[in-house]
Amino acid sequence: MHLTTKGKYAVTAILDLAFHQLPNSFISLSEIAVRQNIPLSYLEQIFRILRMAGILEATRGPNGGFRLLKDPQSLSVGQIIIEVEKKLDATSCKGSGDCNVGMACLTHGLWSDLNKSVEDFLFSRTVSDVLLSQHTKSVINQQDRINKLIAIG
Amino acid sequence: MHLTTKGKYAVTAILDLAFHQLPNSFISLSEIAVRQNIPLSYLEQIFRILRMAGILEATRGPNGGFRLLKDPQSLSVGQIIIEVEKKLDATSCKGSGDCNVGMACLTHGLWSDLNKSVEDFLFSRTVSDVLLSQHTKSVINQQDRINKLIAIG
DNA sequence: ATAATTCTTGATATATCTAGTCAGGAATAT
DNA sequence: ATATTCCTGACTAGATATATCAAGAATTAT
Repeated sequence: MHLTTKGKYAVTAILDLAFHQLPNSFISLSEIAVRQNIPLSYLEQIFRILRMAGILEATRGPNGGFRLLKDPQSLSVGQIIIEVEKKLDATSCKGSGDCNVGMACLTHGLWSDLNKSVEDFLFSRTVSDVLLSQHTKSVINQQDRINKLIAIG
Repeated sequence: MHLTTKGKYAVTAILDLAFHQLPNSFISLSEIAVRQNIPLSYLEQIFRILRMAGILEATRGPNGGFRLLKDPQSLSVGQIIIEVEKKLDATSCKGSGDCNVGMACLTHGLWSDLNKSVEDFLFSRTVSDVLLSQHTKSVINQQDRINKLIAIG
């Protein structure tokens, strides 16, 4: 199993994009990077991968940026993570089952089941699920309150 | 999330110990290391941790070795892994919840739920569960057949 | 046209961690 | 005594994560 900062950045940035994007508009990476406190250059690497995976599209120049190609209601967290993390597989034989004979790979079935459990989890949660979750709402509201206070001055 | 070779070695070695140990006997590390193809020195490090965690006890000298202190039916895979892997936690704030305000930690609830899901999985499976699983049985039988063939010559 | 903006690409750098090694010491049984 | 086995701490090579940097290409606003 492998779930690193890269995958978390990817999910966080996509959530940000889904939350802030308007129809026919693009959000610039620097905007997301500042808001989410993610290094810009690193985020460029990540979004490049997601663009090539067909999850995003981009346009260059002023008012350029990124836009989701997938519907937040059908895009799962798992789809995002699987693109940026090479291996989401806990088995040492990469799921092929050709482990050593003996007890060394008695655990194969165990890791295999664990993988399935994690994947079921991640693929069952869509971007809009996460955005609409109770915890998320409260954080957004909190942020909104802060923004309003700043706006009021 | 972090599940590495170290944790897999630990589980594999404990399974081996549980399978081979007899009442009032000790199994030497070198025996396990050879059987499971795990570097001996590395396994020493791992078993030291598990001994200090109260999962194992050891005696030195000839016929020395290790013995389980916990009942295989009550010792879960999760208990083993949590001892040898530092962090089994997918949240960046270590579960304390003091992440950045904003969407940066909107994913907190997500990783937190994922952790719970993985832990539920690992803590619900005991050493004897794994040993008695159908897949496990078939592998042991396969090994037994090979051993018999070798014995016959 | 020109300049500013934004993505694109490839190379490089740094820090951390994994996975393992090594050398020597301490306890125990024969 | 000697062989066996665990015990301990230090160390290391390689991989991986996490960026950073520099130069370029496309687009828009002026």
